[in-house]
Amino acid sequence: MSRLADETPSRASVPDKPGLEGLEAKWDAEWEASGIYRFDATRPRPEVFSIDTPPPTVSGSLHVGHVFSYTHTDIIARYRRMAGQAVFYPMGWDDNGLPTERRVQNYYGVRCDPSMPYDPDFSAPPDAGRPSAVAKRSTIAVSRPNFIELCEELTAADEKAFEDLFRHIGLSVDWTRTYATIDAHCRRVSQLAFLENLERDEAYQIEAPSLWDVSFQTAVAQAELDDREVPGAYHKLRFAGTGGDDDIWIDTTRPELVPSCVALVAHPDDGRYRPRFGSTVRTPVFDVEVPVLAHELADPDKGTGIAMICTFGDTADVTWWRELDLPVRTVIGRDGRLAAEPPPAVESAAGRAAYARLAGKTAAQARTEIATVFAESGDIDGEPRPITHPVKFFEKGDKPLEIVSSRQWYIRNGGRDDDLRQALIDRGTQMNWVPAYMRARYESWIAGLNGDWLISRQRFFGVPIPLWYRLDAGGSPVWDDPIRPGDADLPVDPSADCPDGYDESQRGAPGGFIGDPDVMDTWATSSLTPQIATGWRTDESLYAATFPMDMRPQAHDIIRTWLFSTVVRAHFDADGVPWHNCALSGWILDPDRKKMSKSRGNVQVPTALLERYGADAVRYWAACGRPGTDTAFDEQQFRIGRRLAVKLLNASKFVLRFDDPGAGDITETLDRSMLHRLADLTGEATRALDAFDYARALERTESFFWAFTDDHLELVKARAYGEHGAEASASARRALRTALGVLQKLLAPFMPFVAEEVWRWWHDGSVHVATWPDPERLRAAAGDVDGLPSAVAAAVLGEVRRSKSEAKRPLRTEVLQAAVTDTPERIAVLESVADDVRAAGRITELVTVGGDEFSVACELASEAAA
RNA sequence: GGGCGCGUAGCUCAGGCGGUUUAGAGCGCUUCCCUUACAAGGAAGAGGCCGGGGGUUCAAGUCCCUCCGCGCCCA
Repeated sequence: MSRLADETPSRASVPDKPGLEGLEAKWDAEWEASGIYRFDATRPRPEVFSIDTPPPTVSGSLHVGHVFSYTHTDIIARYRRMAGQAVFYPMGWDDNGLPTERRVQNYYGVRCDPSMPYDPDFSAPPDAGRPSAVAKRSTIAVSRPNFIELCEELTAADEKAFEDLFRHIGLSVDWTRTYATIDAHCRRVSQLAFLENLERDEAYQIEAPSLWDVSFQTAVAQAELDDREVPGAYHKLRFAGTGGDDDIWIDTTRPELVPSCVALVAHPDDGRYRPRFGSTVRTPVFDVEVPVLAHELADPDKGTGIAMICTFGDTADVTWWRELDLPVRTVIGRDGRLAAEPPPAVESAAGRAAYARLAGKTAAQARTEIATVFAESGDIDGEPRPITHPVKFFEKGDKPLEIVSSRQWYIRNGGRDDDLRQALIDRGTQMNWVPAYMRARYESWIAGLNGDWLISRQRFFGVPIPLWYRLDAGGSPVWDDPIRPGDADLPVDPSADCPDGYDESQRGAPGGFIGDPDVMDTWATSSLTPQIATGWRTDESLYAATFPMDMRPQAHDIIRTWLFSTVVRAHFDADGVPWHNCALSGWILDPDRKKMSKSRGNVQVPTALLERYGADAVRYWAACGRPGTDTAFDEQQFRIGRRLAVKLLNASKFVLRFDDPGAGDITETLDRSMLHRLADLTGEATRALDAFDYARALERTESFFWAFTDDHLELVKARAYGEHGAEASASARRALRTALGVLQKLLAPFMPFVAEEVWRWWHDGSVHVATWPDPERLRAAAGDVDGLPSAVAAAVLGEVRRSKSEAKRPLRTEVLQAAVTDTPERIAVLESVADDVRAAGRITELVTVGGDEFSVACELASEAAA
């Protein structure tokens, strides 16, 4: 397996009937045994190429989308390895967070009750995994630690399935370096990084309005928002003028929030309302006096041009509330229902009576009820007018988000600090983006941020916030002086572990402590994949050798989440970028150009495709998808890939069946010309791969390879068999072996299994650690011959074939005379390869005519003679 | 509404710093061929006002403007 082994072929043992079947299992086992993909940690930083592999969500199902983007990365990894770098290519599993929680709840029929103590004797229910049985009984409440054990049990099985798939498609991952985002190492890194953010004041806790999903009962971040068009209705409501002023009518889609109204707002330039700024009105029915204010965010074209500000109906309310310094009058609770009591500002008996009709109802129920209330009081003008409008949802949720005030943890991300915002935008310019235009998405996301990154989640299966709070004598938490664990104690679970100096009996007791009940957002851990993978704070030499990482491959839809949040963490921790290159991949679309996803029911399962076409063919299809470009699923491409793999088997068999002529000169013009063109190809493929443009490298290599087999092999076949003497034959065979070796290497990153198979017919070591071909060496072998002779010979041969094809005669038909018309320069070139052209075309007499336009006139032997 | 990307052969896409004559490839289609690597193959052919319009230029698929259509991201 020495790096020079590939230069000295030791044998050529070619099977009679080469095939693709079984290559995946055979070579995967061999690669595993020989360890060729293990990272060599002794190599210095400049010789290392480190990859921040996306940890797939293992609770999702496998589909071809996984094969697609991971293949792109593997092609780059294999190229870099052959180019001499030590490739650091770990794999991670993202098993942390909501998707796993939901899967575990359904699979085992359990629910997490964080107030329960850990039960060391707990074991999984016997009916786990049988949905019909689980559905018949009630769910079993389990403690958070027990729940997490179930999560780990189930994800271990899921991870096995993913590893099997990734091995099957030949990812050259170093499987000894695998992590899972919920494992102890990741929890430790995640908690340590958070504590360091806290020490540097990059993380903070505050009671503030935050986006809240009422189904999942958790806060969510701006990056997890989806706007959806949903039906609603404008209710035109009367706000009574005070001091003799006219009434003001407003349009609102959320009349149930009138009890939480704190002001009306119109655009400062709006002449209709300018005279009213500074005055007050009284809310309908609830009869609370609120000011009329001006703010530029108010849209004069929406409804009546003046809006009510409630605490809180949407994010605009939050902005107005903050910037106009307004009070809070909360009515919607964390369960999405209206609170039992109205806000204190609602004082009148009529107002309180009306509120009682809403208390405890969901927002939607209250909306219907209050329309009745206002109709009875005469404060609504006509019927509600149906509209459709964009409403914010949690991307995984199915009920509109509410905004509730709660105590949450945030990490600064520039959302409220222009210097930090600019610094993070600048980080984007310090990285190479593939394709380049993707950086615009990064920049526009940062530019549009309107708050810091909310990282606390009121969920269970996640990395806990590693803090405790003292309880004062009255049993109230002291929020602003949390107790943090020592670094050596990490990871901790504050719901189960005790802070230093306390014992478990003091949990929840006055003068004692409580653990922070929250976990961190999944992204708060996955934003640290570079640190997790490279040994940050655990293996400083590995960290020095691999960070900043060379490449972050990921899909373009998570630039705002994964990519951005990773930049934020590296900016704070390392004062730099996390990687040098961001390679964005597209999506898989179904044949109707819809995104492939489980919910659409249009996913293609990769196992059947791998079975039918083989891993190399599936990789071929993936490699045809250009960086950043969505690619339609096209089964036809698999067939083409398979055909290419078969062709490589057959061409290799053909070339290697000739005796090895041994070292020596390549003397014939056609051979040298072919090598010159091969040198050009190698240079172009190398440049493309250096620029992460695997698709171009494949396209050019594939195109050359087909021309090589269709034209060059035909042109030199007779000579290689010895029809023109021993020396000419040796030249042909040497050039063929040289070219074959180069082509096998160039195809190896794309089709690792078949390339390895054909390489091993004549080499001891693996093609995947062979030296990437050098264009200059090929050019040197070509000497002073350029690509023209090869091109001219192929062109004449093509014309001869056309003559036979148009005459509907077999290609083996003799050509009595072929008369080639061409420019004198090309005629001279043709003379230098005339023997090969005559042999390949079965031309008895080749005559040449000087002229301007290239043409070939063929006189075929009569049919009787054939 | 703003930003980004994309409209080239029936289909999937190259070409995109202006100048290879007549715009490419693969698939599909048609015709032919079992040729001592390959019939899981090979050879050839037909098929395009390069989304519409305007402009810059000696020259535009390529640059500029505009409109139309599609997709994504963000409001």
